[in-house]
Amino acid sequence: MPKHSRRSKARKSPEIARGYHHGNLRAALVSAAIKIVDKRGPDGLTIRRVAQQAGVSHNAPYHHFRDKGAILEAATVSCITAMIDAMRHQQHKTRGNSLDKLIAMGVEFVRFAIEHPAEFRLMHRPELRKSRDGCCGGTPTSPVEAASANGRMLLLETVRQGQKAGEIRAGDSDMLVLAWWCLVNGYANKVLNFSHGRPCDGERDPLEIARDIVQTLVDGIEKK
Amino acid sequence: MPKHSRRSKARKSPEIARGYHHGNLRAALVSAAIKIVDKRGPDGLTIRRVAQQAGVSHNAPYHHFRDKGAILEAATVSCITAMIDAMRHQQHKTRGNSLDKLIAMGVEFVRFAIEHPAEFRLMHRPELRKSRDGCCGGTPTSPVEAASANGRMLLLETVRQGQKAGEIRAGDSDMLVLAWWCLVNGYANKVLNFSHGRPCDGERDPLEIARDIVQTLVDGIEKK
DNA sequence: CATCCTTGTTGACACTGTCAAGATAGGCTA
DNA sequence: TAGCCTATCTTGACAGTGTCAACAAGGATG
Repeated sequence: MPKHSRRSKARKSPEIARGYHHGNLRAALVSAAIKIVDKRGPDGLTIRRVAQQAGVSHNAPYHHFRDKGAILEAATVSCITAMIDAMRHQQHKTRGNSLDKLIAMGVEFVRFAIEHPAEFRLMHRPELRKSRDGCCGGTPTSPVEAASANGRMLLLETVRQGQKAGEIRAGDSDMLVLAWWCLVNGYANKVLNFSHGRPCDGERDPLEIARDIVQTLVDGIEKK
Repeated sequence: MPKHSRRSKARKSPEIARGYHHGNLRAALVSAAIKIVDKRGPDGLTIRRVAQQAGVSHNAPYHHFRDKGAILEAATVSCITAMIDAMRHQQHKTRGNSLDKLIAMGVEFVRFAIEHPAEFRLMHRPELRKSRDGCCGGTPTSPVEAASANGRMLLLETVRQGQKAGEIRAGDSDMLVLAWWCLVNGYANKVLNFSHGRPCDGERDPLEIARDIVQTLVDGIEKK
């Protein structure tokens, strides 16, 4: 019995749409995974649910991903990339000097975390970064680290432009990027994990607080 | 058949050692949980393993904890308390002004995270903070939040002392504590999750980097 | 003593990740 | 065209999981 008479969309279209039975399952699985993570949290994601959401049997994913971790990894890379794109957009959009850009990017970081909490938490699953060798400085080996490195580059570029323009104090730009990242990421974590979405400070807008916090750092790195 | 002829240690000793069959299982389960988390990570913790490690049947824990999350919660509270104690010790030990104390406490925070990575990660499981109402400012409702609040108080106290002594710029002390926490916690996360225990910056000691990063913040809050 | 309630046990259930083996179908050589 | 190959997907099975229900043990209390 031909149980799976999948909709025959774009069967022989000249478009990329290759793939055998499904169209391309791999992408469908990744987006299903993100959808599930958004709705039920990272722990609510099961291979079987992903498969069901994509309309395939519970074992189909194993032909595209080594194991559950590999699905999570692919979903994470997708989320990180989306976040970096959003920050890059802010970087371009913001008028003003490099310090203004750093603040805007920090706010965007926090906004993304608040709007996509489950996806943001996905980025912090340490089990996704198992690659044996290679550190931040070296060549990243896991896809997740590779994606993260893009974000770091974006920031580094901004800081160095600021240093060249005399807006940011000279010195170790890596350190400044690290401090920015720690602060912003730390705040996003705080908002998400410790306050049920509300900031510590009563009724103030978390994004406003994020701006103030980054400003505090900027006060420390600004060239006087 | 009396299968469980537990060692009869302190059966009728006048010490606290109350409890019915086991001695006191609750504490044994918590410490077993921490041991397992340390060895196999948070995801390696299963109720059945905890029970086995404590030498009881797979369902015994349910008489002390509502569900798996409750065990994790208790273990987390224990870890948070230990970390705060370590920071408090640094606060007292450090000679120098409040800025020095803040730096020392930040380094201690990172040291704890590096030395107890699994326990540290435990503190960031959002599913442990389910309490319905109550924010940082209000009365914390979950045990984990209550424990965290102690750490916040410790920092707040340090910052306010510094402000009173004219070492730290006046203003919103809550905000400064928040910035400190975000930065330090963000860095600890970075070291643990993104670099396999090694800092971004080549071969430098993570604790040294932690010191520099907090110093960057301190530069921003110091009263000039 | 008998009784109760806390603590612990065994047994069962649905659900999980993953392995193994079979089915399907497009692309290949002949 | 026929027939095989291989990637893809399915069904079936297994051990391990969290949790519920029912039962047993044994201090506490009368």
